[in-house]
Amino acid sequence: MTKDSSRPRKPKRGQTREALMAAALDLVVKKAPFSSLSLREVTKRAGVVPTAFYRHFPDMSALGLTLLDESFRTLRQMMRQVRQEELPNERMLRGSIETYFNYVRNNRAHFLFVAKELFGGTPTMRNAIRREIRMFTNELAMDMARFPFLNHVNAEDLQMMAGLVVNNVTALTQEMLELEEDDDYGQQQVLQTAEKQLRLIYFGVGQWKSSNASS
Amino acid sequence: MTKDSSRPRKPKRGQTREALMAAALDLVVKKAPFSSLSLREVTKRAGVVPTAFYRHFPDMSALGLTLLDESFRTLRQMMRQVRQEELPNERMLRGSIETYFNYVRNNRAHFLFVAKELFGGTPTMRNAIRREIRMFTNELAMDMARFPFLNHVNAEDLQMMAGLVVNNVTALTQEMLELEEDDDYGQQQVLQTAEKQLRLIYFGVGQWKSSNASS
DNA sequence: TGTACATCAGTGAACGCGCGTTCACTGATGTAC
DNA sequence: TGTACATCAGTGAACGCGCGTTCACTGATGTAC
Repeated sequence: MTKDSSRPRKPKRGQTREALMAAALDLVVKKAPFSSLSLREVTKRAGVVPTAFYRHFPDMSALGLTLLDESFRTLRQMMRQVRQEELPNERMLRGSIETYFNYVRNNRAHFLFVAKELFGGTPTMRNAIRREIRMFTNELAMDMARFPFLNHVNAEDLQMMAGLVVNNVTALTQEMLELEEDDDYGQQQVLQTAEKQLRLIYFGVGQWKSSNASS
Repeated sequence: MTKDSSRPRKPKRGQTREALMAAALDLVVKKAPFSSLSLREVTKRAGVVPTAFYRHFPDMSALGLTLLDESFRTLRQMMRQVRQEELPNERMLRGSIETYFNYVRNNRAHFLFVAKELFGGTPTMRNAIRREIRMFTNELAMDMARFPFLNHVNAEDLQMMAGLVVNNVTALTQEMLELEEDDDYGQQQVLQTAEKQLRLIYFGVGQWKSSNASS
């Protein structure tokens, strides 16, 4: 008892780093873009003196890049998992969309962080985010190349189609993030719109003829 | 001569207001989102003492809203003009796209300002921007309703289709803004992608069947 | 046209504040014997 | 297991700086007669 009750008193042992990251994310959700947060307000929210910050990060931008990495690491995992399931077809569209938007819901803070930095952040941050998005687009194009009914579409056009999907999903994600967390009706609306828009794209893809087939 | 040469010496006569707006826009292009600019750096760039600012705006957010208004006023004008021309069809797609992206090119600063505030700005700013975008979507949906071949599509689905177009054009605009101003090759690439993506959407629209037609 | 006065736009000093960063410190945790 | 020492994470005072905003000012422009 004596030991057990005295131990958790100051168990900081490396927890401050996580507290700083959580504090920053928290402030991004309820206040402002990461790039406009101050080191002092992050440490204050983390319950630590400003100078303690330097024990964990050289400066705020290092914290930002760490958060970015964290945000995309789990997203990539989810994507990889989804891709390993069966080949998508129109029927499983709804399922994929639901999976994705549920993930957005459950990782709201990270997505808000990324969305706000996509334009407002430092060039380093913006480039890192765009690189990730481009990677998703490439992977989607590669997946599409495996569909028999897209055999006649050349690589450039596959890229274009994947871009269309990613652009639209990105926009819808941002729309989703603008809604209140408990606005279930609004979220359902976005979801239904997403399904219809992707189905429409699917129809368009079916009609597409590349001018110079290369694959 | 004496009069003419002495007059322009200090012709400030209401020009400071414009200088402040230009300075802010300038800083947004080459530095940071508007929301992170300071009053002092804007006045410095405008060549005026910080206190002079208050002769023209109560605070920075008033300047921001004025810039926002200015940005959309001319954009709305252009849109209205484009809409008054003949009914679009697939052939004139390329023309519309070129007109639009030329406009983006010629108003780079305003678009950058808007793009950076779309997520990073204050709630007031964000809502104002989203309202404008929603308005464009509505107008596009109304235009589409006039196409004979879309008679069987209900109002909700027209909205969905217009949303798809606007989402994608928005994303491409942002992509365009990320490019260097003199990167002609990159800009051509975006333009070509845009044309293909919109054509693909056009194909999809042609295939679409609303489940419950209402118009 | 000329003079007297009011209005307006820009000035410059001053304020208190939160900022990032430095430094020497303290006390708790981990390691060697 | 107990003691001595090194390492590490958090502290608190202090710094110089740019910030937004106030105030009384000045001198140029516009207006009335």
